[in-house]
Amino acid sequence: MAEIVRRVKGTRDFYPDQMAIRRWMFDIIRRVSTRFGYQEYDGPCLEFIDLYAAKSGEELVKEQSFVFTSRGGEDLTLRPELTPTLARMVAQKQYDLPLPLRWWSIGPMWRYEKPQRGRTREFFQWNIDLVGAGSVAADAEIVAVAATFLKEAGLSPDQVRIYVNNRRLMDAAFARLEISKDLGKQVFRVVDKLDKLSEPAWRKYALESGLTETQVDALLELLNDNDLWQESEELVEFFKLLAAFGIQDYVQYNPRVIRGLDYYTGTVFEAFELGGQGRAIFGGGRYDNLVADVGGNALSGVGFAMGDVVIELVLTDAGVIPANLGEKPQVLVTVFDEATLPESLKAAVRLREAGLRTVVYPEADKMGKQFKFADKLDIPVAVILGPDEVKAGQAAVKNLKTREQVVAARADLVSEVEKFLPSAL
RNA sequence: GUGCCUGUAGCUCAACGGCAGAGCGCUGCACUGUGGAUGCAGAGGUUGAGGGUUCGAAACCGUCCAGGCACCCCA
Repeated sequence: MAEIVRRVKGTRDFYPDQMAIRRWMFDIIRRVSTRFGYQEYDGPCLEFIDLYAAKSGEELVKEQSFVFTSRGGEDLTLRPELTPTLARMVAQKQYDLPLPLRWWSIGPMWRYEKPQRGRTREFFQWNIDLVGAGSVAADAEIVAVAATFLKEAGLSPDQVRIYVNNRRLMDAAFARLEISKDLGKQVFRVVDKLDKLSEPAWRKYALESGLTETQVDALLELLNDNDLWQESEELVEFFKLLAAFGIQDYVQYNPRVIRGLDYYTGTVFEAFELGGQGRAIFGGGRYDNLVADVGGNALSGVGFAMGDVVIELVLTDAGVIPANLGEKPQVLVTVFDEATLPESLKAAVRLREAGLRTVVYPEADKMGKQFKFADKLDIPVAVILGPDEVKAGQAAVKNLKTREQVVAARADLVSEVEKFLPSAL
């Protein structure tokens, strides 16, 4: 086996079992997105590096992107995120598109990181955005989409929670603590660290970041104030509207959620596992200058992105991924010998015309071997067409789970097979 | 990018510096019109790669590759 060329680091093979899980997750994403009236879009996987230079964090482009020079000498990158592509697509047709836009997408992204559990170099990301609507209702709708996804995937409010905060509220609160504007971004980082460090370590980090002792004390008090949202008209309105969507159990105010990215301007939110690893599942928020950054007019939007890797781990740990996913064959038509092969093929045609997923054993072989094959593929029903059945114009239908077997007239073949099929399939 | 841990059969793992093994899985037979059980037999390895130490290395040492964990950063 040593000579098999290995997989590229950080990429994944999707064998049928894994592919079935991916398909299942993507179907939920599609269902939820389209149910809220969002339309699917996509852009190229290859982009000029310049597209990201405008907006994405320095780190994302310089350290975490797959960059290369094309044969024509162009500096290209495999897209590390979709938002800049979205911004360009909107800017290009800004006056043709009926606002607000409700767009969603799922596709591969690449980041040159060190792979470990929950993090690969090639991953899929669900992006969903409401562009051109600046209202609190728009914020609530996007969060409702996110919560509906969690619900549809089978996760309960006991297992996951979407934490919401507001950048403007926090800016105002920081101003009251007389934290200078220059320190703004750094303070966001300090807040972000709170749950990741021990309190002494966090305090040390906060002081090193330029805060005074009294500011650190006040900040800590602020970040434990779960009623802070009541000072924000926007958040009060937000939670009022959210209740109308009927998913408010999934959503909670949390002053510690702030998001690392610079471009968020209002509502920010992030979903976490409550038990287990406490993993971050997705994050998003409102941005105001998205389209302007790539040369269009200012347009406000709200959206979020979710990677497929972590959510799959969360769903697996929660035990909510159904067994027997995937469209496995339902019927095996056995092949008795060369002479009866055409009859087996004809029977298969009838079964397929009835919409049944039908496999014909590829050659005449011992019945035992053919049943064994069906067993391994978890095919529930076998059809036998030996010389006796062919002569009588019949077919034997065997339930491989119960070993029950009936002889059916050829015209009744499909209905007899369907009787043995589990309704769930 | 940094630190730590781990790489042995398809899978999960054994083997004191001294003959590379087990379970599961796989193939065949018992079983020429009926499977999962059982029994018997068989195939399958350059011990991740290439060096070094040693009479002797899967084991010890350093290098590379790959995976895991923690940082970093984030999805």
